[in-house]
Amino acid sequence: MKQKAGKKKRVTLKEIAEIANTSVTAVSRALSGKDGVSEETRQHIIRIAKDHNYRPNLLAKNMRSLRTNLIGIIVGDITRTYFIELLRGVEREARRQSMHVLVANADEDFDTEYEAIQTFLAYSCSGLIICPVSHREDYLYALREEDVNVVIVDRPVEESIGFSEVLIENRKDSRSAVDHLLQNGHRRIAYISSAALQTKPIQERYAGYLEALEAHSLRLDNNLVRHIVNVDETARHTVELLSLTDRPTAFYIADEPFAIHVVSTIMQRDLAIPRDASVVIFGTPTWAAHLPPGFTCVDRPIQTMGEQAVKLLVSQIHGNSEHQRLTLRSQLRSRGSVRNLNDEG
Amino acid sequence: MKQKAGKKKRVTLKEIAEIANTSVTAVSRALSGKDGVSEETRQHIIRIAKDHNYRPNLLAKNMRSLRTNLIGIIVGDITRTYFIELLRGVEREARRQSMHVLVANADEDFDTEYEAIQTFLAYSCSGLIICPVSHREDYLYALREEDVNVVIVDRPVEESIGFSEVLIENRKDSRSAVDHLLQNGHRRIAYISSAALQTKPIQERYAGYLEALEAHSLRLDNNLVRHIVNVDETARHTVELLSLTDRPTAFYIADEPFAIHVVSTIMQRDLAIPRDASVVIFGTPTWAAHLPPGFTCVDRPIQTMGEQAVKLLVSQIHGNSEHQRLTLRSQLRSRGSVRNLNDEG
DNA sequence: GTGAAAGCGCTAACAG
DNA sequence: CTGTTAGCGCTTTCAC
Repeated sequence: MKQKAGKKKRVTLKEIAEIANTSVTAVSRALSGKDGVSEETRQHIIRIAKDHNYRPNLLAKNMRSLRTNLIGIIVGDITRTYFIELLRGVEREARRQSMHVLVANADEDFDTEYEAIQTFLAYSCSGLIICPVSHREDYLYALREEDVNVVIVDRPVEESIGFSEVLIENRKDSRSAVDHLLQNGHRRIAYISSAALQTKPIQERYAGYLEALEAHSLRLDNNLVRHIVNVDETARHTVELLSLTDRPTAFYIADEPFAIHVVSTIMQRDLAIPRDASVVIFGTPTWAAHLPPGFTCVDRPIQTMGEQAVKLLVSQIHGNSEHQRLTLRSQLRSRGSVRNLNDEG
Repeated sequence: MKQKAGKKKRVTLKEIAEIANTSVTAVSRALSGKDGVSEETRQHIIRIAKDHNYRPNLLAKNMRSLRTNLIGIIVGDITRTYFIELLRGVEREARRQSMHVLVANADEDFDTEYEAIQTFLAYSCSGLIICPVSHREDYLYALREEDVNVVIVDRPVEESIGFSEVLIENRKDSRSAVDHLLQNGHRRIAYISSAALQTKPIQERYAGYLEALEAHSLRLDNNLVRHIVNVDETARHTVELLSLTDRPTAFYIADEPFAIHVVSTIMQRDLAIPRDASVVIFGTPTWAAHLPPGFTCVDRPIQTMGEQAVKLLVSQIHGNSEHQRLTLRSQLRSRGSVRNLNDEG
């Protein structure tokens, strides 16, 4: 069946040894840069290996040493730019550490995530980076039991599990965003986020919103709070908000995917940002910086998170057993989408 | 060093065999669903395996069979939504075929791509999906020599290499886009694309542009053609185009990443789309459908491409040696960004 | 500096 | 139906 013309076969250590008229051991040593071979022999072997286009069989190598240079990352939803950014950070740092990255997409589904973890472990990944899609923690305890190296990213888990984490201060960062609006004189601030995806970060952001209101002694108006089940309903909610007699002067979008829908709905109604409505987004859509008037965003250090996660993981793999909780701060990037209501009549 | 509490150890076939008081072979057979074991023994073994949370060592399994269920995909630039879409398609189909996906990002750099290929092969991937970043073909010939299963996606290569390909009709699809503008009465159509990334698809799209002009007996105005080296220069070019005495009535953006810059620049100058300038985009940015007035795009069947690529690859892995060139068509999705100049004075 | 031998976990070939 | 044996490609003793 297969094996068409099948010219060049993949060459093994053993074959090189035969050609070089030496032992497999010698070849192994020469190629892996260890000593136990004369410089002359080494050069000779390396020459031959190169000529024959030798490529080590990592499967065999790893099996032998029972350890790979593979790290697996399971992202919640690969279509989110957030996870892409994360992936970039992870990949970059992994390359620096000469690790390779296995990627799986959980599609925000627990079973898929679980399966991916099992597969990664079946391939003897030395470590896992996980952004848990659910609140379940039993399987994490199980991983802990098995002594798997894990770094949790983005969505904090029970401290007692004892995994290292790389997180963002969602509550504080969210609060800063709302504070910014309050400082600019806004009092009626619509809150828009996801109802379907009730992850910790999302909950924390809401907490930050409430906290900011409270700090300014403002009463929460539930009419202004929209936990949206399906992104497609965003336009409807936005229209409703805009139609309120006492309509909000600002929209705080706490989950990025909703942003384009809110913004476009506002624009469609021929309202201008920030004149008729101010906007702050948690997260940074690709268009945020470019689309007039430029959108004020909570910029998260996502790539850094990815890099840090890999660093923590590698240090664990190398035997460092203490777990750390790394918390990074986002930066409120002020662009043109917030109107200052203070200077005005 | 490592091995902290180290409670549950990963259990092997051998250990299960001992517990079940039988042979390794029996366990292997029972667990892999082959016959050669009594139903009773099988149940017994499965029970034990489950109890001990047995997880097969895929490294060992694959090494033995000299074949993995891994396929590797090397994308040109993971930040492009195009590749993310592709990845989704690939992943979905791979899961259906119970294959696993290794992802590498070439960052549009040949050496990185080459290295990734080598790594994938070192891990004995059964097949590779490649979106070549360069015009070099020597290394592809080498892969061919080695009888590696490869499917090329997006960027066609020399037919003689004999790899299967999944492509888009860039020239024709591009021509349709320009035709659409011409049919709407546009005669001065600015062409915006990348100078840095001179891949076949990009070249073909330009060819389609020229072809359309020619078919309408229009002379090419080089002032209207912008091969932009760095995305950051897009705004400048757009302003220049808008300042032309005989300024273009339409912008054809042949490479998606430039779109947001062109569009935002137009908007910043308080020009309205499509009133003052029409826009057609090759590719579909996330905001295209939502941002008023809705942007007319060449929608590519990217996910389908990914799926097809995996199908082709798997069929190759299963021994089908004939290569195919699959060419998919995009669809011009008309939204609100093209003004019809015909109906007017 | 060198090589032989053992074995990582698994499966396939063979014998009973 | 069952078990023994051998070996995938590599590294790591251990002996010389």
